Amino acid sequence: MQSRTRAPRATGRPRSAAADAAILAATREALVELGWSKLTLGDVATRAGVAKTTLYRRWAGKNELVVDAVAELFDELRLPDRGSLAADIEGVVLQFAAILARPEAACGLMAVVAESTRDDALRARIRTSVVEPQKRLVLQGRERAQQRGELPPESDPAEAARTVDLIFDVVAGAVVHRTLVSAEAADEEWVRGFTRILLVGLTS
Amino acid sequence: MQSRTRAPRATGRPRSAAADAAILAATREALVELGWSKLTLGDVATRAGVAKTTLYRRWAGKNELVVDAVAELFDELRLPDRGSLAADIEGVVLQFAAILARPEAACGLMAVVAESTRDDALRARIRTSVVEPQKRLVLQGRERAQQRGELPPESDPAEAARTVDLIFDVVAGAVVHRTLVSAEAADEEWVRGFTRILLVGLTS
Amino acid sequence: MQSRTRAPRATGRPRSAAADAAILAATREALVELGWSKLTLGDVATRAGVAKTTLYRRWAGKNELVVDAVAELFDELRLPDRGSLAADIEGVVLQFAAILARPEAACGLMAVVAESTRDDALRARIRTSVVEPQKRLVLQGRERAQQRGELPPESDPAEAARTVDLIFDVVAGAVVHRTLVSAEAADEEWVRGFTRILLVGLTS
Amino acid sequence: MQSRTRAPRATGRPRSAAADAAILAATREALVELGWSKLTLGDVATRAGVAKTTLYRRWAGKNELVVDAVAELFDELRLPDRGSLAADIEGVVLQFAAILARPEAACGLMAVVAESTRDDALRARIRTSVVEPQKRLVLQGRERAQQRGELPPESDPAEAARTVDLIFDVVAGAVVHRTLVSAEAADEEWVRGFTRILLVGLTS
DNA sequence: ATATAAACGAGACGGTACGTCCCGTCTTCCC
DNA sequence: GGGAAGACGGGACGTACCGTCTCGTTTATAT
Repeated sequence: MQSRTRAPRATGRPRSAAADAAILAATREALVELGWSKLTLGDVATRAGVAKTTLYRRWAGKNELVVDAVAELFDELRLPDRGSLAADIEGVVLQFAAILARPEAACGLMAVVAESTRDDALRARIRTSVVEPQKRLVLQGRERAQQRGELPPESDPAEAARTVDLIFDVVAGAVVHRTLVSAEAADEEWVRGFTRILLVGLTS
Repeated sequence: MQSRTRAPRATGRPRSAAADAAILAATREALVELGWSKLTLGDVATRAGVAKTTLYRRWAGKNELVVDAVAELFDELRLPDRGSLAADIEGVVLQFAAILARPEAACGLMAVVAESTRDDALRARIRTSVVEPQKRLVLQGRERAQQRGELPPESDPAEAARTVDLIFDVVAGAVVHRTLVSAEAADEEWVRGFTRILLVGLTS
Repeated sequence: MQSRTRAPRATGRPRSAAADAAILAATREALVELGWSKLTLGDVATRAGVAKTTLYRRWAGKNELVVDAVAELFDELRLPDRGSLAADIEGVVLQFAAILARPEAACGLMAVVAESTRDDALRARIRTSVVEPQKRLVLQGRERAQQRGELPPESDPAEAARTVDLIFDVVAGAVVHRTLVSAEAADEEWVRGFTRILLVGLTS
Repeated sequence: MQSRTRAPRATGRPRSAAADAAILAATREALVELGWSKLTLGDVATRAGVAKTTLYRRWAGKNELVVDAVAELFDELRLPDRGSLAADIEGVVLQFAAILARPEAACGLMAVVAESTRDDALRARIRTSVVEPQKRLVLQGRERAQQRGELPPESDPAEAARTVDLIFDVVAGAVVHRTLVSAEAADEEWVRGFTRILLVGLTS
């Protein structure tokens, strides 16, 4: 999740592993209490029981830190096996909605996406750390549906990849918009309606 | 678009109408050049040739100012009459994508949405100023499709309203996600694929 | 004493005159309590009941601030009329020693002199604000002694100027060294001995 | 010069003697280039090719380090034998002025003196390491003048000691003030004038 | 020769102050 | 009374060093 790969240095005091975890946890805590714009790195450092310099030694700024803090939240997504493609989709969409209902996820994610409109490196980091890893869910779902015979095996791999991306944009986009812009809960009823449209569109 | 209602005062120098326009234009210009996080109200005031006090007299802060500045961008959306529901949808989605491709729209909109996750008044303002007015497009599209006989007249008004909201979330969400998160253009090909799924799902 | 001359601006809020005085007083207070090296501008600002920015708007840094704060201390030096040149000198030297015995004068003055060894602009500022104004004491003393007939009128003006500088260096240097390096009080006895040597050397 | 006394340990790696010299030399080099206030111990350690911990193991801080670094500079002072007391004094004063003209001596010495106004231990260290050892010059000079018959043998030892201190304060103070405050070279002409006054005062 | 123990380099650590930037408010003068 | 100008109190920024610490490594002596 954390893309900072550092060759383990041969010499000098090694970095505290505990500090990383404490900082990310403190970041999420601060996001909940203060939101993005009132979150300060000094405050995060204090909450984590860490010096500001330690924080800056590991993350370049607020954006990078929050990406990592938020990314961990989405790692808990799992594709449930509920017996049918529709039910599986509903299950994972509900999980996604549940995560987005958490304030640290919502405000952290939207803030870094907003920032990324002017920062290509940040956008790449978001995709690498947050978005791309979750496409596994779409792939798993399709595979399982194919095994069940609900979907035919794909014939054109390129077309299949495009479809994965399309589905992902539609699902993620719709849930985010419903939750954060329309400010209505993506509850079971809504998810059912949404899934029906999506699935009909895909299987016809 | 601007919710600041001020009773026309009987006495004293009236507020310059030109200043409002200059400030909003300067805000969009600054958004393009600097992005949300580096945009400062002092800079906007300078660009607009206006004192900082004048700006604060009219807007409560950065959020409100940017909402107003961005809202104007979406007012130019029009539902084209291209002969079929599918073509109409494609047309308006392409328009929407074109607006979102402008940096001031993308970064301004996402930033205020991000802020609104912690500020209900701001979210309400966004919905009132930016989102709700555009639902007219969905309504117009459905009406026109019904006149053409492409869609049946709705039987249940409540269900119909829910569908409008669902469509809006799916369309707006998918385009935003495609453009800003996946960072790929919502071009004609993509819009065609997206519209097909949406329409099949809706009409089946 | 304060060399910051600023053309009175036609527009905008004028600078607070009270702030200047409060800052200089706070600086002296902090010098007494903390000394030069532990004196921080943030702390001075707090003591003065002033924002750090206000302080930085008026002084470029710690050095300049302390020069101004210390300079005021030496303005209270007066040449007493005690009836003879020797007594006059003793009187003013004792006054000088008394000021140097104050910790804010000693540590502030020495610190800026130390800094000035690497900063010509600062040295010039010290001379203009602190040192040169006090040469008036030597001039007054000589004039008065000439009126009394204790000293002959000077024949060579250039030589006379050189002598003023020499006397100043000897007096100021000796008192400073006695007080701060040897760390012994420049008391009446010491001043008497010192004045005797100086005066014999000058009048012979 | 270095007051750090450490009991010779029976075992373990002994401290590098070369490191001490390298550190003091690096300190003087850094004083020349950066001056006191911008000199950092980390930088000195780097210049000396030594770890910061090694430096801290031997000196308590910047003050102590610079005292030792500067003290070495004044050890090279020698009382020349130029045939007369006046000439001897002129010679040694010129030497002293030459050392003070070196930036590392001037800025290092003044800085620690400034610090010592708030730190009695530091002042004691300065006197022990830098000042007192040089009083030998005054003693030697008097002794030699007495042998030449230029000065009478002292009658009152206490009075004689007081005179040594007075002379030392006057000489050191005047040269320092001339060089660092008045910022004029203590050249041969000035030294001649100064010595004349001093000597007349002393011998009359 | 080998174990012991201190010195060493490297660099991360908690911490403090820096000087800057911007905030949102205020005070002044001008129209 | 509106508006331009700009000073004000305040808060966070990201950086630079501080002096301490924790590593792994090196280097003398004591066994």
